[in-house]
Amino acid sequence: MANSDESATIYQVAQRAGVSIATVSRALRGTGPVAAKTRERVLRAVEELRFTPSRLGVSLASGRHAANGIVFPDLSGPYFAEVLLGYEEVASELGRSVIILSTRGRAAVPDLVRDLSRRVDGMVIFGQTVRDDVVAEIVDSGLPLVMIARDDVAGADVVASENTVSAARLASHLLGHGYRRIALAGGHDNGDITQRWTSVGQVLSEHGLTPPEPSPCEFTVEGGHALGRYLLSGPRPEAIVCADDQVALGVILAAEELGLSVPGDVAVTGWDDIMAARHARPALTTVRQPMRDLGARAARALDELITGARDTPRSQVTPTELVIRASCGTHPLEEA
Amino acid sequence: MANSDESATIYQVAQRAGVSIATVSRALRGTGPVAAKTRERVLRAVEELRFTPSRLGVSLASGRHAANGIVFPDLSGPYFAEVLLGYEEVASELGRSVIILSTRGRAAVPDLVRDLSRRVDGMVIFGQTVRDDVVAEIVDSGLPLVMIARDDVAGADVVASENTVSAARLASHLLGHGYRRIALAGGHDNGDITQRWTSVGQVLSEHGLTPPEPSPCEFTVEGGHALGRYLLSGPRPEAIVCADDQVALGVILAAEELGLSVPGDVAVTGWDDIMAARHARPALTTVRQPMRDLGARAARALDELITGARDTPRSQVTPTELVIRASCGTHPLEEA
DNA sequence: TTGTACGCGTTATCAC
DNA sequence: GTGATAACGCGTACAA
Repeated sequence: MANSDESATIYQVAQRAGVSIATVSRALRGTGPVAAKTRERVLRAVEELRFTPSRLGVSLASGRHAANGIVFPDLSGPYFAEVLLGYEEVASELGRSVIILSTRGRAAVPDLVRDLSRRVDGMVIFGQTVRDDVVAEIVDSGLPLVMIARDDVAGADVVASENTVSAARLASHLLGHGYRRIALAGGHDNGDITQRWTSVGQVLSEHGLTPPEPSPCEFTVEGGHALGRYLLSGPRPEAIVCADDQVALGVILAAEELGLSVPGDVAVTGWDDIMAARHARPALTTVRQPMRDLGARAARALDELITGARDTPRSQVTPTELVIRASCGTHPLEEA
Repeated sequence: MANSDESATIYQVAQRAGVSIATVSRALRGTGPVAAKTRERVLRAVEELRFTPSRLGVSLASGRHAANGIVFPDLSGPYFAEVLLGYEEVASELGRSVIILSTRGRAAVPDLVRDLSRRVDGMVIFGQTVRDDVVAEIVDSGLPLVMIARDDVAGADVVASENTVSAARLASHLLGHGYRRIALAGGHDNGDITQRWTSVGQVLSEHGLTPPEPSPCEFTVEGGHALGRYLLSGPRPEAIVCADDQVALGVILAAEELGLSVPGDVAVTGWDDIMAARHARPALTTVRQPMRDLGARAARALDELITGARDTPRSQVTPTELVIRASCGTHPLEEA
C-alpha cells in the first residue's frame, strides 16, 4: 500500500517527531537518556514511517559489517551442507549474516575471496579450497579467520575433526577381520583425507604390509561408483577403505552391479556417517564426524576472534567415533 | 608482513600519489579523463598501499549492496542445496554476493528476513518458508523479490517447476500398471507438493477412484522410513507416491525391512531425481526437476528486476520430466 | 535532556 | 586534466 519505495531515513523520523537525529538514535538504541514523552513521539514516527536503520549507515558508523563469510567447494553431498547449516545457525544467533562463496574450482577464486573479505568481519574457509598464499594474505590483512578441516595455519584458528586415531582404529579393525589386500578409494587432498591415508598406511606398515596407493576419484556417489567398477574388475581387494561415505555408497553400488556381495566378497568402509550410511544396505561401517558441530564451533571461534574475546589463534580437534556396521564384515572382532 | 590492520583509504592513496581523491577514483574506475602519468602514479600508490575500495563506502555512494539474499528452510537433502548452488553460481557471475538465511522453522524468521532485506539489492525466497504477510511487506517495500516453487505472488517474480502435468502423467502411469490402491507419502505444504497431490487426486477421480488423503511426514529419508513402516504395516497399498525422492528412498528401506519387494509387493515413486534416485535399488521412478537450473533462473530473474531490465513481475514454470525406472513396476505400459 | 556537527569511505557533480 | 565538495545514512562526542 504505502509503497514509499525509498525507505525512510533517520532524518525524516527526526523531522516527523520534531527532534534531532541524535535523539532518534538514542531513543532507538537506548544509548543515552531520553524523556519518556520524547521517546514515545519518536517511536510513533518510526512506526508511521516504517523506519529501519540502513545497514550501510550503521556499518559505516560502527565499523562492523555484522556479517561473516564462509568459503566451501560445493554443496554436493551432506558434508558441506551440514557444516554450513551448523555454521549459519550459530552465526545467526550471534546476530551475524552469512555470506557464502562456493569455489567449485573456479579460477577467479582469489579475487572472489578478496572481495568477500571486504564485506565481512571475519571468515571461515574450508581447507584446500583457497590457495595458501591467498589465505596468508587474508591473515596478513588482520581479518579474523577460521580454517576448517586443515592442518595448522599461522595466524588463523583451525577447527578440525580427529582423523589419525580413528583411521588407525579403522585399519586395525579391518586387519582384525583378516583382510590383507586393502585398497584406498579417493586421492590425496592434502587435508583430512591425506591424514586418514597416512594413518591407515602406517598401521598396515606396522603389520608388515605395503601401504597401498590411494586411487583418486571424485568425492561423490558417482565417483565412487566409477572407481568401484574399476577396482573390482582387476585383482580384487579384500577391503576398500573409502575417503567418505558417498564414495563408499558408490563402491557398494558397483559391487552389486558386478554381482559381488558386500561384505562377503569385499568389505567397504566410509567416513562421515551421513544419514544414508545407516540406511544403506549393507549398513555402512564408517567414522562419525560431528558435521554440524564443526560448523557451530567454527562460528563460535570466529566470534571470539571478532569480538576480541580471544586474540591468539587456537586449534581445536573434535573427536570422531568409529561406527561398526555390516559393510566391513560379518564377524566384528574388536581388538585393543 | 606489512600488517597494516586497518586497510588504506582513498585519501591515503591520494596523498601518496600527490593527487585528489577524485582523481584516484577516476583512475581506478575509468570514469573520466586521467593523464597517463597521473594514472601511473595513482596505480603505484594503490599497489604500495594494497588499497581496495571499502565495500561500505562504495555501497553507500552507489546505493547498491552488490549482494542478494536467499531464504530456504534447511539444507538436508540435495534439493535446496542444488538450487542454492545454481543460484550462487549465477549470482556470483553477475558480481553479486549471496547472503543465506536458513529458517529451520525458527520463530524469529520475520525479523531475520527484514534484517536481510536491509542488506541486499534483492532476494529470493523459497515458497512456504516465510509468512505471507512478511512476503507482502517485502514486496511493498519495493525490494526486488523472486519466489521459488510457489504459486503466484502479486508484485514478485516466481520461478517454479511444473507439477500438475507431470503428476498427472505419473498417476496415469501407475494406473496403467493396474494399481488402484494408491497412497500419498508426505503432507500438504501449500506449494509444490500440494499441486502434485491435487493433480494426482484429480486423475484418480477421473478413473472413479477416491483420491487418497496424503500422510504427513518429514521430507527426509528418515521421515519416509518411519511413514513407510506405518503405511506398509496396515492394509497394504499397491503403490506409494512420495512427495520427493528422499521420502521414497526411506519407504523403500522400510519395505525391505518388512520383507516386502519393491516393486513386486508395492510400487514406490519419488520426485526430484536426485542423484541417489538413479543409484537406488530398485532404481527410482521419479520426476526430474532441474534443480540447479531453478536456482540459476531465480538469480537471473532477480538480476533483471534489480537492474531494471524488466519492471513487471513474471512467472516462469520450467518443465519437468517423468523418469520411469524400476521402482514403479516391471511392465511399464505408457499410455496416451 | 536535547541538538549540533563531525566522521565513516566512497562516487559524482561541478568549477577551474 | 584535475580538485573541491556535496551527497549517501548513521553513531556519537561535545556543547548547550
